[in-house]
Amino acid sequence: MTTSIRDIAEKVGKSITTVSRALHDYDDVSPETKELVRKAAQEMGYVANRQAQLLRQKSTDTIGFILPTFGPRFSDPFFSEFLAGIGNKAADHGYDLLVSTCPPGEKEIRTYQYEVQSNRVDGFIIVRTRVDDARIQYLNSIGFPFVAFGRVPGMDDMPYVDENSDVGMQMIADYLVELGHTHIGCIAPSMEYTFATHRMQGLREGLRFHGIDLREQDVLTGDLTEKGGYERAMELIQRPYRPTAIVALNDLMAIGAISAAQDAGLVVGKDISVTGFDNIPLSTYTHPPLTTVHQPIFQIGNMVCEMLIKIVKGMPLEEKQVLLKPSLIKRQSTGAPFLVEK
Amino acid sequence: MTTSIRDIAEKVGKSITTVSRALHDYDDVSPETKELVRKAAQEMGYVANRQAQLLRQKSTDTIGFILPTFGPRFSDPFFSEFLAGIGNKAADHGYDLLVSTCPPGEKEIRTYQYEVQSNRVDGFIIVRTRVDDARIQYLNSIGFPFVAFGRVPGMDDMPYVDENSDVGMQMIADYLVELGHTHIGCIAPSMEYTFATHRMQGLREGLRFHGIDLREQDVLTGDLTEKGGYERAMELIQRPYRPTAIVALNDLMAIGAISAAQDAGLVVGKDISVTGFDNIPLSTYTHPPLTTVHQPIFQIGNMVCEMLIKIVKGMPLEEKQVLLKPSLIKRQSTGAPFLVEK
DNA sequence: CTTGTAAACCAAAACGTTTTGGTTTACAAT
DNA sequence: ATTGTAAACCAAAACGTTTTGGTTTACAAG
Repeated sequence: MTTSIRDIAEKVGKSITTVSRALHDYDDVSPETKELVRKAAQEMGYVANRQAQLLRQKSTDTIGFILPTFGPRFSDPFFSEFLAGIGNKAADHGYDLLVSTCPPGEKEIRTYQYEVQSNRVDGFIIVRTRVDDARIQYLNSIGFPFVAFGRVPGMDDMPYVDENSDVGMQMIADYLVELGHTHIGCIAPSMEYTFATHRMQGLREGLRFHGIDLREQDVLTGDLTEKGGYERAMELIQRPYRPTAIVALNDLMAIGAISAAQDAGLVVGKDISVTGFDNIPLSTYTHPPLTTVHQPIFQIGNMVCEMLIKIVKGMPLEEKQVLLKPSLIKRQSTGAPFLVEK
Repeated sequence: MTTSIRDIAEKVGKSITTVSRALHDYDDVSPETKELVRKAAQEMGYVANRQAQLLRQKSTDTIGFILPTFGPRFSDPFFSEFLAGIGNKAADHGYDLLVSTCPPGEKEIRTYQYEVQSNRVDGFIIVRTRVDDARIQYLNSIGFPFVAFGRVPGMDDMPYVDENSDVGMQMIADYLVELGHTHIGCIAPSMEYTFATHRMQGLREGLRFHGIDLREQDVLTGDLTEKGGYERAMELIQRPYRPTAIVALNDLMAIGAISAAQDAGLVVGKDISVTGFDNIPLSTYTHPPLTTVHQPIFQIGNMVCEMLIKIVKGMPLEEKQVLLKPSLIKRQSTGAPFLVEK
């Protein structure tokens, strides 16, 4: 049996109230009693029963994170790194992290509702925001605390952290144009993800600034995995006039694209350039190493979690919206185009 | 305000007891009343308060998973895929998943103790078991439910799922010898991990069967990351008599090794062979694709979680120990050794 | 000797459930 | 008219805390 506050009370010969107040360092308990209670608690290995505590004071000291993931085989380093970022910070503040998985779609809102109504969490962390994001609309409508990784158009005063990926993609565009590329193919995820719209817009504007128009037919839709990147890249490569550079909107798809190019007998960084986005640890170890835009996912997890905890504690937030500056990481997957196409 | 069981009771004009029993489908409530209560609950958006429920019935319907991870930048796909495996299965059974992070070492046991004593979880999932695993010793000593991914020497009747990686590595050994390799370098993690001991033993025995002894100096210790793999591989490669094959004990290190070999100007799969272990999704998309041993991490997550839930529910377990058969995945990172060394 | 005040303590209520150990009602069997 | 039985219901206790609204004691001030 675990020891309860009542056991301590009995042992030290004080009331339950006094023990509780002693443990919480109230000042209507004498220093001697406090000491006595603390020692007894220590000795008896007392740890407060979480359920009872939480039932009484209406908070849960738990933050919720619902992974928007489908099916098995999700191994996007994006998620694990972000999760570690949240988890560490939560632990620092004595908060628990309740993780569920639920694919985007119908059931999603019900999952959120359920966790809210059964009083399981104090707030949510939302990731991979979408245009018209039902999760955010729901949480907003009931006034439930949350912080998002990613912006949402039209929801400009919700709390979020995001990287200014518009600018990030402009840097990619600048760099590719500087290298001499004019015919660029692009592999993007579904445009329902807001990060995709920003990155595409950045790319488009960046290219247009140099007088280059990205044609619709040169933009293909992938599913953010290596597999998706491979398949779409292969399509681009096998066209009669293939692009000299492939811009993937995340690193995983870029890795697939590199693989596709190599299977097609091309030398990446010479015959064709490939860029990614995220700068996952792996991107240093691809062959050739990947040119990409850095995004500090772990730290973003930290920040998002920290903000959420402040919100649920009712503490003031210095900045409700944070937009990080991206930086371009130039590696060897990009080079001047090989202008042998007739 | 959220609606409580009391609100329903008032509305339908029955007692709290009856409402509770109606919702739980007890048979001392008339069908009409049940229907009435259910409809009212539905209408009023009633969801049971978890804390109250759990305080009363002593279980938590939550399983604990403490990621044994150090520092930031952990993005081992191993963890995210395993986590997804656990998470999905837990959700299927209406269980929550409580995730924490804590680096291996001193503090670890305290983290477990804390979660146990504060009544936060019904059982734990343990991953990356170690020789003399303090976590397992602790949980065993207090009789707290857990299931491990990985065996522990001397704890033969604890519940676990593992892949028979001894055999997996023998297959690697067989294959490399068959290709003609005799001088093999190896990058292994610390031998405190039980999976490392099994894999090494498998490799050693596999080679010895063919009359080849793995020399101590050819076994280097890496930290399971791409970086570790890169550095150790570089060491092996720069030796006067470099091995013709590098056996890494996981895919991530193998990817680092491939990168190192390429930076040293070698053609992987020709000048040098590299093998991994795990068959992470990425291993298809390395260049060249990686020869490795398949390990169904997602499914193992599923199984481990299912077993744990059965245990905490007191249901019988068909198999308390599960040892999966590995399978060798031959890809292009391995080939016959280039016998130009004088 | 009263009154006031501060220090130390505590009984009981409250949180929202589930469960225990009943009671009430209706009706059939004796 | 009593007894038995089954169906439907429910009051109160219990889970382990925190908090409310006190009380008791000691001692100083008037």
